[in-house]
Amino acid sequence: MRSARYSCGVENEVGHEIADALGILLRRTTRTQLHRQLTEGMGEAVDELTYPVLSALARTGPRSAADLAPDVGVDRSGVTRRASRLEAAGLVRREPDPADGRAHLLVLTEEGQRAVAELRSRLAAHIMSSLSSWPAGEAEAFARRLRRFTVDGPFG
Amino acid sequence: MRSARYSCGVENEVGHEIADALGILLRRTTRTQLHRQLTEGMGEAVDELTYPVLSALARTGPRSAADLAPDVGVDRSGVTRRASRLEAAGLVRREPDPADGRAHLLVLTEEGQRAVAELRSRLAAHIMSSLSSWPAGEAEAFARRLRRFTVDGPFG
DNA sequence: AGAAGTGCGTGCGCCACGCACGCATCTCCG
DNA sequence: CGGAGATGCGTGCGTGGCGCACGCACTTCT
Repeated sequence: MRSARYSCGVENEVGHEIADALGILLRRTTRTQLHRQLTEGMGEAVDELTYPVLSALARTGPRSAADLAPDVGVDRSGVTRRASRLEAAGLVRREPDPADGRAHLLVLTEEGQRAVAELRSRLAAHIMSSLSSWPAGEAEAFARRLRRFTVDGPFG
Repeated sequence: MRSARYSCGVENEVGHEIADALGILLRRTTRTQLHRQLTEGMGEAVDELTYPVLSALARTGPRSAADLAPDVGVDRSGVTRRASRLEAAGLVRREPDPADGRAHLLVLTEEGQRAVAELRSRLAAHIMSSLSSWPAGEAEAFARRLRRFTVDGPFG
């Protein structure tokens, strides 16, 4: 419309499209009240800040705070603080690392595992319900591509 | 066991996969230093906070701060402050709304348009280079699905 | 053993946020 | 036509999370 937005070849256009879509998704998901809606009745400790900690712990098993800091995307201190809130709520437990007396490992409690499983299910259901209009098999293909993108993509 | 619609089966697994992938992407993109790298030499005003304002303005044309606040994902005051930084840097200009004397419209300056175009190109190139190993046509298909997801998905 | 290195949690200053207020302007109705 | 309520904007204030850097505990190397 205004200028020739895609002045060069097709590859660049694809990149632009992906970049724009990611930008939109990031903005929509970061600050929306969807988090509040999905975490309804799961205790005050579970929110958009603490969930990445729970999720990473569930995915990779017990790890130290510093170890999963780059995964969560904040400083070690940030992980410590978030984990402290989760610990106070009984969702996470601190254990001394048997292999290294200095290290503390963060482990999900029984209740923490339940919480993250429940939240994942809610989110999955929410996503699938909004994709109900897609033809059969499209969602699977998209999921596969998306997961692949998290590995191959610019953020892997 | 819990609620209903996709209690088990393949659909739920797909939803989980999408949910996890989104979570990973969000975390990786929000706080990484990729932003710094991509905004190299574009002035201090362009960062991960102000870019959504620039991007939204480029997508939809001149709008008021309050109007694009939900799009950016923060309060009106937040948009005002971010826009002020961009205005001080000469990337955004405030114009009185001809239709409403109370309203001020945010418009991209010449330099602002250049900045957002440049940044989009850099990001697109970065994405495509990391996807160079994908078979031909896969990236296009993924881009189409992803864009569709921004509309149909749970955040549309 | 003593010294250096590593891992953790915490105090401090900073920055962005949301809320609420004040001012300017528009709109509606008497 | 004029005044009252509604609407839109920007800004001060309190809150909260963040990164940095420090101190302490423990390990490892010489």
